[in-house]
Amino acid sequence: MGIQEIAQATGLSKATVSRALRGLPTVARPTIDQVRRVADELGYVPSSAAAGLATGRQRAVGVVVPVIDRWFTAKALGGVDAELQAAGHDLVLYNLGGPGGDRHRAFRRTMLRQRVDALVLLSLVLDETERRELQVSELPTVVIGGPARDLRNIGVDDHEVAALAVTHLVELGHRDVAYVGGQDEAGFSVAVPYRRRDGFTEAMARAGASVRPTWYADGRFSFAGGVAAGTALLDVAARERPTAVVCASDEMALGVVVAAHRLGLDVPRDVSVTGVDGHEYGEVLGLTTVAQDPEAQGRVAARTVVLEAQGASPGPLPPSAARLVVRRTTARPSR
Amino acid sequence: MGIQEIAQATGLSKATVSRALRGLPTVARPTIDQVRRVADELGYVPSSAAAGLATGRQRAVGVVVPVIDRWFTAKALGGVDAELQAAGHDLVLYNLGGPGGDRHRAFRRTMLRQRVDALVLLSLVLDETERRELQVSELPTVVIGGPARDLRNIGVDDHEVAALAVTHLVELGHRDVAYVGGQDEAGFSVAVPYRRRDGFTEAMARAGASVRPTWYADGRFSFAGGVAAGTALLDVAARERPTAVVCASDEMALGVVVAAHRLGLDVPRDVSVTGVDGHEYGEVLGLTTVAQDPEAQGRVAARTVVLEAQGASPGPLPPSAARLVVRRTTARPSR
DNA sequence: TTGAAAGCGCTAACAC
DNA sequence: GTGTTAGCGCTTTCAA
Repeated sequence: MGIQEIAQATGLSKATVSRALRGLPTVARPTIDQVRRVADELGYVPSSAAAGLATGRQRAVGVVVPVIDRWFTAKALGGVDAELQAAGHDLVLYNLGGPGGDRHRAFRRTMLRQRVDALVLLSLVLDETERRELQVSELPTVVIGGPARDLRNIGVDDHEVAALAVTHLVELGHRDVAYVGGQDEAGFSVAVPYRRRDGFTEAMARAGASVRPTWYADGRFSFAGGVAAGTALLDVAARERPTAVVCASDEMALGVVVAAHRLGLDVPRDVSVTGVDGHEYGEVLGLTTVAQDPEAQGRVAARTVVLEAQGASPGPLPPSAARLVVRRTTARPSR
Repeated sequence: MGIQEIAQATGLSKATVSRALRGLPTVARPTIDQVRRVADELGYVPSSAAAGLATGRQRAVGVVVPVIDRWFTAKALGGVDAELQAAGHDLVLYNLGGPGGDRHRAFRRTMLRQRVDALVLLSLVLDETERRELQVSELPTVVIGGPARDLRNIGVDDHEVAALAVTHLVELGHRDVAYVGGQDEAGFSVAVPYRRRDGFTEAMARAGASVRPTWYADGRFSFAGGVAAGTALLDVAARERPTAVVCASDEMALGVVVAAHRLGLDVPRDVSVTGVDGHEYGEVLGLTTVAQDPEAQGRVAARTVVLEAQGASPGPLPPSAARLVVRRTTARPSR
């Protein structure tokens, strides 16, 4: 059952068994082999609780997500998981969304119960209380996607992301460009949408093109929201219609494309559409987008916090790349 | 720092503090309040490792998923999480997919390290080794989606799911119906696709309609796969073309719809399409589908294993409902 | 290279 | 209602 039984079976001491199981170099090779064999025969299962109690390290990291069923969340989670697996750590998932959605609960220090050695936060916006709890916990923390004051952050440059799309469209000759962004209904960082919108506005200004106030639409970062926003933007007289729509996510962009089709408009002839992310659906449907790699971001975040939890102090995080992927939803404007 | 400090600060014993913190009824009300207040002031954080060691229960359940970025996975995970939150348990995520994807690793008893009190398995097919490890671990286990021998299972009746779609189409007058199913590339249960396909075949037979062997296509349970399968099925002379396509998932069905459009076919005039799931995209796009509720399945699974871990023996699991949702991708055949 | 012994922070009898 | 006393199963000095 425990290390004790193995000690008895082998005639060794608990201490040596413990060392052998962990493969410490101070143990004779044959001893290690013997211990491991016996452990296997006995069906030994180490107790993470006991090890955790003794060492103070749980070999687990917590991942806090605002919602679970979003493309970005799932991809980033995959990256974090891959890295944690490699490091031999477990992943404890804290989902703030969901019914009841008691956000604060997740951050109360009693909730963490010292179950994890570090934290990865997914594109969350933290309030004062949450920030304080994190501070107190003293857990190594990295935020993915969306800058958070006082916390290490990894993600694409959201200003640049929007600017890349605008530059592409302007080069094609577009001047009348609309924007679909908006707040995610469920707790995504406020920062991301705002920064992308600002990046859009500034890039447009740089190009000497003005944006009508009515050409900023709210797509709620969802497909359905994109359809609604697209319809609002495009269901107007041709001369009132933008020739291109920049969307802050692929899902919204796909919604805008659908809206265009429903209105009998051709994409990209009547209207160009761009997204952000690199969603698989967009690839199949030929959506021009500014692609990012949330999985890579997740991996970097996980690696960083694990190292930190082990006492290392990893240097500054590398910026995440975003690159324009031109496909079939953008073209020169027809007027 | 620990319970000890609180004991000192209050002049109580460790035992009483422990009881007060847990709100046991044997403690005087004022004592409870005092202890909690002091704990708060001291910034006390309970140690799950210590509690786990002492009680043998970790207040955590493991969720094993084959892949993380699938609609079903994310939804079910959300349901499991909601229930675990309510029960005050943590969720430890084990992802079998991902790079390296060392499936076995996840099941080796050493991996579980006694970190969880129970397991929820998401639509996995287990091999002999894995099954044995589970048996040995003696952890309460429930499998969601896809029957697994010797394990409690929750999910829709996959036979019925396909039959519902067929019945609907046959009632509309369809006789020439194709099927898009296939294996998920990444470890989904083999059982689900097979059972749905069999349900389809049997329902067709019951209706007195035969299915051409070439009308079974592999959509790999993905959107891109659906496009490919749809193209293969529909890019033929009109008389060789099925008048309807039953798909084993909404994502594949959406792919088939896209394929049809690309071939200049109108849905549902030229071809009817049905899916399975209840994906949000399908709702927006008017996809007729057999909807299921993975979130509810997740909740039931979580509740069941938690109860079992607490010593209760919950009765048999209620079957999960699947219901036909008729929208705009199905109609009478035009020939 | 191995052993003995002292905890890690909490819970659970068992007394009082 | 509260206190005392053993552990839970491991790791880690310190010796040998």
